[in-house]
Amino acid sequence: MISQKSRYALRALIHLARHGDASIATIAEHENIPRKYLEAIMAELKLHGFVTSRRGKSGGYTLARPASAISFADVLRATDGPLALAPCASRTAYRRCEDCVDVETCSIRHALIAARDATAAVLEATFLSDPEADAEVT
Amino acid sequence: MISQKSRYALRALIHLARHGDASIATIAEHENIPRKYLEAIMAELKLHGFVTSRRGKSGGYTLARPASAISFADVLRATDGPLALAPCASRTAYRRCEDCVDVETCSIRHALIAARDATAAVLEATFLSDPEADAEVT
DNA sequence: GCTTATTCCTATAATTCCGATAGGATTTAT
DNA sequence: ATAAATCCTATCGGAATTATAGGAATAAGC
Repeated sequence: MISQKSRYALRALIHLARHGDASIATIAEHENIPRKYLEAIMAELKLHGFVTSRRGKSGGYTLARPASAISFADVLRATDGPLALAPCASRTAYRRCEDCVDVETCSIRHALIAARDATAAVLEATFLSDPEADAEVT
Repeated sequence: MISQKSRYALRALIHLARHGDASIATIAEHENIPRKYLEAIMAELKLHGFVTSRRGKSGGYTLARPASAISFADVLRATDGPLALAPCASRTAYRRCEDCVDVETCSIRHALIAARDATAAVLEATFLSDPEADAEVT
């Protein structure tokens, strides 16, 4: 499962993709996200370079890149960490599992890597611009 | 990410698949799993019908079904819940997301379902008997 | 300039989950 | 009897998750 935060983040970004610039208050209301929590999430998304902001009256948030250039995988990695089911199955952020005796002979890693590749193929091919499209998995 | 518990569970079950009956102490030692924690995990696996146990001296655990009939998906669902990335993307345990306005028009559900199907295809085709094999995804 | 609407910053809090440990009761083979 | 194992109940620290509170800083419009 991804976190509530990740679901909020995706929905907020898609809102921006569909409606253009918007304030936190607007997004929070339309997407049914707690306003104060959304503030924290948008700050994080800004740090990761997904959005830019303008302060003051009539300020708000804007996508920093075209919606067609931001994938679900990008967002989920930023908000929830690796897509993989175990640290040792991540290709973008490999880490040894704490208790692992020997990575090479680990009995479960192979399958977890296959699962991560399958998920990544879908999520890397799904973009904010058209999240309902069937991902073209190649 | 799956939980530590799930990784322990998979490794413990694969140990049984490979070496036949074994006690908690034996599995814990060979698989580098905390003994007391493994006790709790095996109890849970028994409740779910993956293993049977014998008490007393020379007791221990046995797979309740052939290793080739227990998939990674079976085990992970028992120890970690649905494979899906969101409650509303699960096919085996669908739940509405708490904050969801309308399931039908949810902007992220489509992709999450596609991701869940991709993962499930792999994990349902990977078995304790041969976890290193490439899953035959059909 | 004042007001208002906004982002930004820091701090805190409640709850839950995770990973584990402790101690002993019960069962069974030898 | 003894030893080796599962079973049972209880507890626990720490981390993560999901927020909320309160106000400072900024900018637009009148």
